[in-house]
Amino acid sequence: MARRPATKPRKHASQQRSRATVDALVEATARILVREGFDSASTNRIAEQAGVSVGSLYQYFPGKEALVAAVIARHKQDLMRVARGVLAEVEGLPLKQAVRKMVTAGVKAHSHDPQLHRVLAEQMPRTGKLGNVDVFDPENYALFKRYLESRRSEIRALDLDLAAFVCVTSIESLTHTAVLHHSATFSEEAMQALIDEATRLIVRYLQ
Amino acid sequence: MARRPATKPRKHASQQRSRATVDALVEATARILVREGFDSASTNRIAEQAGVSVGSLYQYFPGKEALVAAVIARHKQDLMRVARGVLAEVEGLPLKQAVRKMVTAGVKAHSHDPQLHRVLAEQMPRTGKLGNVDVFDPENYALFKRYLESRRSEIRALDLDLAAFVCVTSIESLTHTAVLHHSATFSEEAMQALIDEATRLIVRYLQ
DNA sequence: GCAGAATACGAGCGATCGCTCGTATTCGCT
DNA sequence: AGCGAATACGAGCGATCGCTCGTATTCTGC
Repeated sequence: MARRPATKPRKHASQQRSRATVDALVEATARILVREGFDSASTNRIAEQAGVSVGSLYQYFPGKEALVAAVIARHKQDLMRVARGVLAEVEGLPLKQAVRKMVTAGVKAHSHDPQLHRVLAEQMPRTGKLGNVDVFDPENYALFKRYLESRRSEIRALDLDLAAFVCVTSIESLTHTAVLHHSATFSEEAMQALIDEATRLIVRYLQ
Repeated sequence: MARRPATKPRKHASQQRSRATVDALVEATARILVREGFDSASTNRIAEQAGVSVGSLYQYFPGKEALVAAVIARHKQDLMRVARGVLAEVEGLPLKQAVRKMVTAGVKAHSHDPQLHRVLAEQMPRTGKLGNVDVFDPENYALFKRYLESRRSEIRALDLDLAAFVCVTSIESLTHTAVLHHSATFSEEAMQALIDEATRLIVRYLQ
């Protein structure tokens, strides 16, 4: 069990040059996932695309999984920023307006880098414990539940955890499916119609 | 462009012995997908598990993709059988009872071989044109739309295509997520509560 | 019973993958 | 300017993968 002398710095980067390397690697991974698919995303290919050597890649990432995990984390942060934003913006608003804004935000979130979103949602082998991508972040349920609590007077009596699950899952799947699987079938106005319907779905359910 | 003499029988099996081989291969693929994950499903591994040689495998399947596609097709047929069954059973029933049966069927469908369903839904790289698994079969929309048409007097005036999309997508995602991601959190009675909520969601939306 | 077609076999090929490690370069610091 | 640490490099190892092909076995029809 001899300590490694000075080896295995394989984690944090101190100089700014290495920060750039790390960023380039994550960005390259995302680009390749989008443009060439998961199967083509080999470590050699990623390093090449990033303009970096494989060796450098392995100085900062223990393996391919870690690269992909970094991309996922970055994308997830983007989505959660949107979610937190709309929930804050909606605070104090009556049910109908609030739900409409949330649904619209759902569409917007899925329209932001939809290609990457699609790859992450559809092509990711969730193998090896680390990979539970779930766009359904628990935080989403919590945020929505908090809003429901603040509007208890407007909704019928029900289990808020269950209600949050039903609403968040429905909104997410409707917007996800519409944007990613039927973007051809849904024109701009058709998308508005969908937003209307989704809003009605949720509001009438809660009342 | 010389015609192949007698080569490339790589398709149909005539003798019953070869039928057995094909079945064993598909079954083995499903088992390995479930028990060892997509990444471990190599052609050699599949052939071994099926008690068959790789050579035989390639006599009937052009490649790994085809094996997986066969598994998907089989599973899809199972699910569609359930869907057609419940839609027939529900014909003529009033809205509330019908929707409840459909939701219940959704739960049941996802509970049938849930491990395989999970692998197919989550681990499948939808690469190479052939792989669009989509549990959302267009037929599902059509079946549901047909029911709605037969019950037009009970529902408000709306675009039935859009309504079918909203309902089918919601029911599917709710049951899918509940069974596959929260089976721990949803006890038997909690699942009943979920069915109640989902039913209410859809019925109130349509009325 | 036998010929030929159908089926099954499995060693091993070429390609590719994830990853290592010895070496070269650049940075931070005095 | 000069030194050690940090960073970057990339040829290439070992493992594995999908798949082929020459051969062995089994079935079918006469």
